[in-house]
Amino acid sequence: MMKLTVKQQRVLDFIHKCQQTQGVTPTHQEIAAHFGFRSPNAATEHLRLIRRKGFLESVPRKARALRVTSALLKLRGRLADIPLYGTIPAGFSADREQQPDGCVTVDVASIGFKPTRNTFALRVAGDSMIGRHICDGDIAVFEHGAEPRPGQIVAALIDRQSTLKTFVVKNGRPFLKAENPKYPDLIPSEELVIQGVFRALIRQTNE
Amino acid sequence: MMKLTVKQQRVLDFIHKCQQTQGVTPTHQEIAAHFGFRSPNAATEHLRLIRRKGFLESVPRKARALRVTSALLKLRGRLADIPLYGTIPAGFSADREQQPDGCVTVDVASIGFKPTRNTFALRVAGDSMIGRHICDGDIAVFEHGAEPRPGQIVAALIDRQSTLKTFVVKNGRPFLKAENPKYPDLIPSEELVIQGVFRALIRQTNE
DNA sequence: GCTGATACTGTTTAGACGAACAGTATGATG
DNA sequence: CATCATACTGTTCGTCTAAACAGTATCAGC
Repeated sequence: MMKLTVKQQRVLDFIHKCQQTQGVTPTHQEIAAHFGFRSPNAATEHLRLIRRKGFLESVPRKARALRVTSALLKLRGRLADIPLYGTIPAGFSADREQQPDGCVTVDVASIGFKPTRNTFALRVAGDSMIGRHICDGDIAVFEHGAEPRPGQIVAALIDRQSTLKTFVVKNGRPFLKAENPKYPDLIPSEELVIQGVFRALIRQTNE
Repeated sequence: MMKLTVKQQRVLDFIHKCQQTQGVTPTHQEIAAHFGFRSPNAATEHLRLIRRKGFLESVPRKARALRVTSALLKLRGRLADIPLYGTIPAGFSADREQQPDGCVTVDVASIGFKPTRNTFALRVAGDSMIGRHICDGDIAVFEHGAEPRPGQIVAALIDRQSTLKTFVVKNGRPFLKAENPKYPDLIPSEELVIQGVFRALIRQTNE
C-alpha cells in the first residue's frame, strides 16, 4: 500500500473525523468548503488518489458513500453497546427501562459472547471476588436472566446492593459464596435476587 | 419517549443494520425498495414519525444524513482500535508496521486512557501474573515506549516470547519479577527488552 | 359510525451530488 | 530541461435525493 501525501492524509483525517463526530461522511463539496477549495473537483481528485492507494472505499454515484479503510479498521469486528449501571435497584427487568450511568462499548470478539438486550455492566466495588481475580473498580459484564451453573459468578442483590458471589450447590441446594476469606458467607440463594451471570471483565490500571 | 410501532421499529433496525454493515445510512428510496414499498414517500412518512418520537435525527435536505439515536448510543464515548498481536517479535517499533492478528475495539472511558499509536494488545498465556489477578487467556493492553515505574506490570521479551512481569527496583537496580510462587525469577531488566507497560485488561469467561 | 393515527401509492419539483471535461500551477525526479 | 504526479480552478451534465402534495386503505378508540 502506497503512502499518502500530507494533503491526502489531511483529507482522510477530515473524513474520518466527520464520520466520528457527525456519523456521516462529507460530500465532495463539503470537503472542498472545509479546505477552502473553490472547486469541488479538487476534492474529487484527492478522493480518487486516496481511493487508488487503498485507504478509502466508495460506492460510485452514491452520495456520502465514502468509507475509510485502514488496516486496523478492516479487522474491527461487530461492536456491542452495554449499559453500565451504578447500582441496580431491586426490579431490574428488560421491560422497565432504567437509565444507565454509562455505556461500555466493546467488540464482540474481545468479550467472547454476543450481548443481548439483557446484557448489562456493573462497576465492581470491594474485593469480595478477589479469589476469582475480580478486583475493586473492574467493570463486570453480566447476562440477566441466564440460569447460573455451579461455579459460575453471579451478581446478586443483597441489602439493596449488587454484590458478586459464586453460585454453588451443596447437598442439592443452591448457595452463594464470596471468594474472599474475609467474607465467609454462604447464603441460601432462594432468599435473594440473582441479577445476572458474570460473562466478561474490563479493568483499567488506576495509576 | 413514545414507543415505536412494529413497522417503525423494523425500519429503524434496517437503518441501523445498514450503518453497521455498510457504514452508510440508506436513502428514502433504498428503504422503500428494501421493504417493497412502491413509493419513497412511505419511507419518508415512517422516518418522519420515528424522528418525531426521538429515535432518529437527520439533517434536512442532506443525503444519507440519518442518525440513529438510542439512549445507549448517545452515551457511547470515543472508541479506540487497538491492534492485537499473537506474539511480538524482537523488533517491535512504531515504524516497522507489523501485521496484527486482530483488533480490540473499546471505548476510551472503559479502559481508562486514550490509546496512542504505540498502544497494543496481547493475549496472556500462562499464569505468571496470577498474583496481580491477570489470568491465562486475558487480553492485556500495553503502552509501548512508556517508562515503567516500580510496581508496574510490563511485557518483556524473554526467549523470543512476550512475558508479563512486574517491574521492581532493588538496591537501585531494576529487576523483573513474576507474580507467582511457581516462578521465583528475578531477572535484571537490562538484559531484556521491555515492550510495553500494562494499562488495561479484558477478560472473557471461558464457558 | 365517526375520528384520528398509521401505512401506504403515485407524482412532481428543486436542489444536492458525483462524475467528467478542460485547463493551470507547482514541485519532484531524472 | 523535460516529464510526470500532485494540487488545484471553473464548468457542465445527468442522476440522485429529500420534501411536498394529493390521494387511499386499514384499524383502534371512543
